[in-house]
Amino acid sequence: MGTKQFSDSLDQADVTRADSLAREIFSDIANKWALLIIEALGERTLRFSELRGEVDGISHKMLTQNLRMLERNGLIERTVHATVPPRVEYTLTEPGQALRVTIDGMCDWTHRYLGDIEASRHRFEARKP
Amino acid sequence: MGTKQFSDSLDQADVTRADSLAREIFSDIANKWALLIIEALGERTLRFSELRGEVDGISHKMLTQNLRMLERNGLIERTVHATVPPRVEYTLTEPGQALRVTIDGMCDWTHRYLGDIEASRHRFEARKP
DNA sequence: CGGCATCCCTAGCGATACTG
DNA sequence: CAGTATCGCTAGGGATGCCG
Repeated sequence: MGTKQFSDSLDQADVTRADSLAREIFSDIANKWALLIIEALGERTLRFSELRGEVDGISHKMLTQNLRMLERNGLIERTVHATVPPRVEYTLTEPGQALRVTIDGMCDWTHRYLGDIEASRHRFEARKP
Repeated sequence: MGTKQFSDSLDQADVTRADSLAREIFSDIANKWALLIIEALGERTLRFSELRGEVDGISHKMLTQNLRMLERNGLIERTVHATVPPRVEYTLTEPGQALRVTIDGMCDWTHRYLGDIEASRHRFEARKP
């Protein structure tokens, strides 16, 4: 990760530890499903089954797995209502919201450059058949 | 992808086609290696071997694979110097630069919330041993 | 309904080696 | 030096089934 904003007031060991932690977190978060889940949650509170409907293409397993990971990293909050049948709701925490904003940026980017990308792909295929 | 900014002046078929394309692009881009490569490139022009050094942990194969993908989508430009030994340079295009900005956002986010995340992880582990 | 565990299979990835 | 190809292995991820 390029940004070296730690060098002040931290000794070298802490710097490298922080950086490896940063890489680890980045690897956790920077995957398709995690980002789509965060984006799907947005400002809303959704239950497990609703999320499954929103994300589309995600399997039961991948959803739980990523939800656990996001919860562990404190990006989402998980509240269980002890009713029957059980009702589990997920919502973005403040850190989660903050990240969502940047993901929104990625989505906007995708739509903004959709045409250019499609064109580029055609040029690419046409170049070497 | 939540953003529905297409419904005007496009018929339904085009809308769904655009959306599936958007999802496809998103799935291409939203992976660890691609994002790290873009971030590593930044404003600079780097050659293959330099990139390998910058990204850290990436294998020869993954690097080429992702570079091809990014080139195909028009995020990077690849220029071959016909010297011996060959020299291949990669640089971000304008779309690539635009995406990089949002990725910078993700990196900043990671550093910004590093402490909170670490704390959250400890709480998480402590909760159910 | 939501979560965990199990089985199973594919594709992602690393390692190695060969060409221009 | 950069890229392609081949070979293995492991881990990702789907499907199913059983509990709270």
